[in-house]
Amino acid sequence: MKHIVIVEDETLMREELTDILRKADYQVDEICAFQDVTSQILALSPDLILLDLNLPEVSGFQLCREIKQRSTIPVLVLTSRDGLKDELRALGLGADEYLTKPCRKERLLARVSNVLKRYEGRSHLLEGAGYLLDRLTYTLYIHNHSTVLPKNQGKLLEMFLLHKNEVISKEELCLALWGTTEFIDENALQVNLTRLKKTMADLMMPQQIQSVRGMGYRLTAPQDAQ
Amino acid sequence: MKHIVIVEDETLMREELTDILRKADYQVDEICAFQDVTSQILALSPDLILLDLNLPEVSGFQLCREIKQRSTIPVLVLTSRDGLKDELRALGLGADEYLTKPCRKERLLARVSNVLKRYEGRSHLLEGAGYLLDRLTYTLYIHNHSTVLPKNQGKLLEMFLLHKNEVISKEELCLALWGTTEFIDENALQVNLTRLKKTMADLMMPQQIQSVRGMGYRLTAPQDAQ
DNA sequence: ATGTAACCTTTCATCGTCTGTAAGTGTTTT
DNA sequence: AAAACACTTACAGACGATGAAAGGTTACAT
Repeated sequence: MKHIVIVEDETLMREELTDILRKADYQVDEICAFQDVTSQILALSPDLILLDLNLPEVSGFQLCREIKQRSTIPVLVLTSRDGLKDELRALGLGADEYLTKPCRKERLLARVSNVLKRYEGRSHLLEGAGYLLDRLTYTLYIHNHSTVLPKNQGKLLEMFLLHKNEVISKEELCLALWGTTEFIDENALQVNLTRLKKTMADLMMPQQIQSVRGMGYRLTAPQDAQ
Repeated sequence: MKHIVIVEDETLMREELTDILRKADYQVDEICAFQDVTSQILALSPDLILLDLNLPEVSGFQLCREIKQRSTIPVLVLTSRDGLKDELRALGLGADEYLTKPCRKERLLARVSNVLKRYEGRSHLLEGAGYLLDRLTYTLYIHNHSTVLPKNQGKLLEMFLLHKNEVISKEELCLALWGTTEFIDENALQVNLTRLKKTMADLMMPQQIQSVRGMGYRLTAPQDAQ
């Protein structure tokens, strides 16, 4: 059963949407507190987000951008603003669909299921700066190309993408690679890191893995334009 | 430069669309003869298809279904029919986007680039019955899972997907596997076919590879519902 | 400047997976 | 029943990924 989160401040509208979607057999959660919405959403990790643009406290556009930067969850923007400018802006920020209220039930459901179908099978994809990583096979998609990373390099990159901008200790990385904290082989880790860096350089990916002396390693995400 | 094919019978409208898209730096081709449109399109293998629903001789819906069955090229339906029913039907048939005429230039361009972005990096994907195959890495996507096929099994499945429902001779398969017609090793081919079948069975893919005695092999595509 | 600890790189042997060979078993057709 | 074709399984060689080892480089304190 697919899981949808609704971000909408008008209670009436929100309840109607929830009702429609529940009847269509979706699991629905509502966001009612509008601080730190993105974190709330990520914690729920739904299959789709229904986003209103007119929110108190936060800009819907800003929210859309944040969500897209921190996840690959599809966003369907549903708003009463029917200006072309808003539509273009939302799409430019990475929104997957733009519908104007009022909106027929059938159209909404069709678009929702359309967006969900698009993302089918992409749930194992992690997003990096201009590339995607399949967590199951460690297939890396970049530009118009794809390669399969060796298991260890894949696991390392996976760890980095799951903790963008955080420092990850060697212990954690070893745990991810070999499933144990005992007998940690710092050298083997080092070799695998070197290999990952070389692979990324060969693929012309922006070199982003930094060592933080005495602490561990960090993947720094460059702010993308747009 | 992205390549777009326009399927539209009204000359004036067609030329206007072509003009808009060319100015936006797309390579554009027009379909003017409405027999065997799908084959014409496949021969051009564009990055996107702009499809009008009101065509002489052929039903736009039928066309949309055909294209989607025989390729993974995205389809943007652009039509003067503004009924909800048509929209739902088109989306149900796999259309990626539905816009009604008249349509502002900016909206059209935004949606076109939106659809193209969605498909970015998917150009190497071949579609099978309920699964996708990445031609570069031989990563197989099925249900909510993915695996990397060994090279030979990947090449074989690739050949079958490129020639659905056709009988492929052993010579052709050997050529695809080893790049030569000399010293054809029918046994090695046989072993690799067995392995592919076993892999597909393990993944619960519908078993579809049939041998045609004395001729070769064939992948039979089951008609999907919908 | 110098020493030390932390970090990085390269080379090489080992291991596991993919592959073709070979031998043997089924199945269809005449 | 025999021949031709199709399929399966076991095994050994080849190849790529991995970790051990040794040596080089960088950062920091004194």
